[in-house]
Amino acid sequence: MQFSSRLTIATHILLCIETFKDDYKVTSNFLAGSINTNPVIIRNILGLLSSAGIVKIKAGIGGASLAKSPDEITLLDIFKAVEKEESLFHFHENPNRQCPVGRTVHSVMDNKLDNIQSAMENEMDKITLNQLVKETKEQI
Amino acid sequence: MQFSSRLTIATHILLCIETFKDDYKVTSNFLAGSINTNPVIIRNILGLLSSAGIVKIKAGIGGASLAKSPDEITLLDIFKAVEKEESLFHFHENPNRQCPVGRTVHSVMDNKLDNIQSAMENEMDKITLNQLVKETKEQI
DNA sequence: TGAGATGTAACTATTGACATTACAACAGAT
DNA sequence: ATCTGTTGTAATGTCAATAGTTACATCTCA
Repeated sequence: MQFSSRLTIATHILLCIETFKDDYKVTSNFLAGSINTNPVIIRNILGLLSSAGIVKIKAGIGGASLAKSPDEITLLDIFKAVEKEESLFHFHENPNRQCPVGRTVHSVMDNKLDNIQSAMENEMDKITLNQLVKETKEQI
Repeated sequence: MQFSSRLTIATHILLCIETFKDDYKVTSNFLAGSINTNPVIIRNILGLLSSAGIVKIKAGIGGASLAKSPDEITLLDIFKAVEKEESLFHFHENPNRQCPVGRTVHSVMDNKLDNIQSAMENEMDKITLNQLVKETKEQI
């Protein structure tokens, strides 16, 4: 199992928006060229980022821009915008309640699984778009 | 995106093995009854756990037992046994190297993604089968 | 040798990811 | 007012993974 590439594509999109905002109109076609995929894929992900209040999109004229300051956007924000599953883990549906283990396995495991997911999300929350933009500019 | 239910099924299997080792022969049919799925699913997951050196399976006569002490088995061990993807994140394959962002996005993001995965794995590594067995016995 | 178990192959159904084509709706320029 | 470029979205196709099921060869012990 792997996460979809939506997280890395969305981050790539936001890096492009910040990097090229003064020089180009950042359209889905422009982004598709940098990411090397289909413009419809970009438009769908841009739509998710827009619903999450991360970007603004100009209908008709075209072009995307950030809806917040890049130091207010974390990888966790982006992740939640593009991955809609609330829980990282898929518990098998119907353990047998006649069995002592089947009856208790959920209550024994659930808080552990929550902690694991929280550890991942806390780490994502530490990383801001601002950092990523800064490192990108240093490398260019 | 969610992980498959193999992690929770595998953990359920190990809890059953430890809980019932003195009273029952723990076969794939027995386990399938507690987990409420098909015995072949169980046999496949038991095979993964066996390859990882976590359980021993008696061919012919039947029945599974732990290959290590339950305090030497962590959720991370179980996770790695049943989820074979090395990387949690799927990076979009071919960013455009003509574009400054496309050229740098990998080197900017890769270590962050590694840290996130490590945070998740470290949390998994804290949880031993022993703990889970203990809590299960308390709840029964 | 028979009974019960495991290991696997084969097949199906369902779902999600990703890609692509097509087109209606929109905004600004001429 | 029309044209151009863009967004939003529906429809379709391909591919891979998950989960379930049947079937059967193989193994071990009684």
